Amino acid sequence: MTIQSLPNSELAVMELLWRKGRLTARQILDQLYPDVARPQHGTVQRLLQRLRAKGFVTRDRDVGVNVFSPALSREEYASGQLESLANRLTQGSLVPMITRLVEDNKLSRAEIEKLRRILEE
Amino acid sequence: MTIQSLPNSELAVMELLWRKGRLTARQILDQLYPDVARPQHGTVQRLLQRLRAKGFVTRDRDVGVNVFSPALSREEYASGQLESLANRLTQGSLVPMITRLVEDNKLSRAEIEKLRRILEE
DNA sequence: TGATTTCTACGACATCATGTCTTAACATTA
DNA sequence: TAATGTTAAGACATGATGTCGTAGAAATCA
Repeated sequence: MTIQSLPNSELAVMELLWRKGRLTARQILDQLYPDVARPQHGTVQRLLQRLRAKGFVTRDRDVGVNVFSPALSREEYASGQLESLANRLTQGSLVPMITRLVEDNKLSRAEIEKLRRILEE
Repeated sequence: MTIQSLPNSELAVMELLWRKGRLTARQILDQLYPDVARPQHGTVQRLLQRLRAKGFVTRDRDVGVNVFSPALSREEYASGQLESLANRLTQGSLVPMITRLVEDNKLSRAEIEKLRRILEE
């Protein structure tokens, strides 16, 4: 059961929720379409509904208004995507991808340092 | 200019090309749909055409028959995907994703060893 | 060389995902 | 209760995906 990949519009909502933690549909609407003439509630509701159906978002009826929260963290999502990438392309291993990035100098010295420290344990 | 993401059917063709190096449309057809009653040349041709349009595949008219080769390696594609993942989700850094994988024990001891060696340089 | 098979290119189309809008039923507030 | 805000769900345009079918060119063979 791999974590499924989200389309851009839904990811944009998750992005907000990850940043703020808990938001109402209205708050999401305001941040997502700040300068749209006639903002469409429907769109945001739909996105939230789809995210809820996919299990990425939970809601509480705190004050009567729904408050939405992410059901998984950015790191969970991101690492899940990385896993699925590795499974699809390199037999589950990160080695070929990271090797390549290092060879191509795509990783900064600082980044390499941090990674090394993580792998020390 | 990030490397774009391929749909499954096209990735299946790349998979074959990565494994074998150079193949004719017929060879791809045979491997991709070995047990289909009426094999559809058209489908494979279409996939190859789309892959060529996207710059993932080149061809030579060696013997008169087209021979197709991957225009980038599996590692190039995979690491490109990893980069774009990091850019979309974690500000271009691998640290959050890898940290998470380590914390969740998703990486084997051997895998960690190899990664560490890569990062030594 | 004419017939037959294979290859190539591309049009067509069904299906599904995505992104958005609309409307209608509810709830809340003034 | 009128007015406003919220929720849910239907609808649909657009584009991506996966597959067929066909027509012409090229190669093979009889």
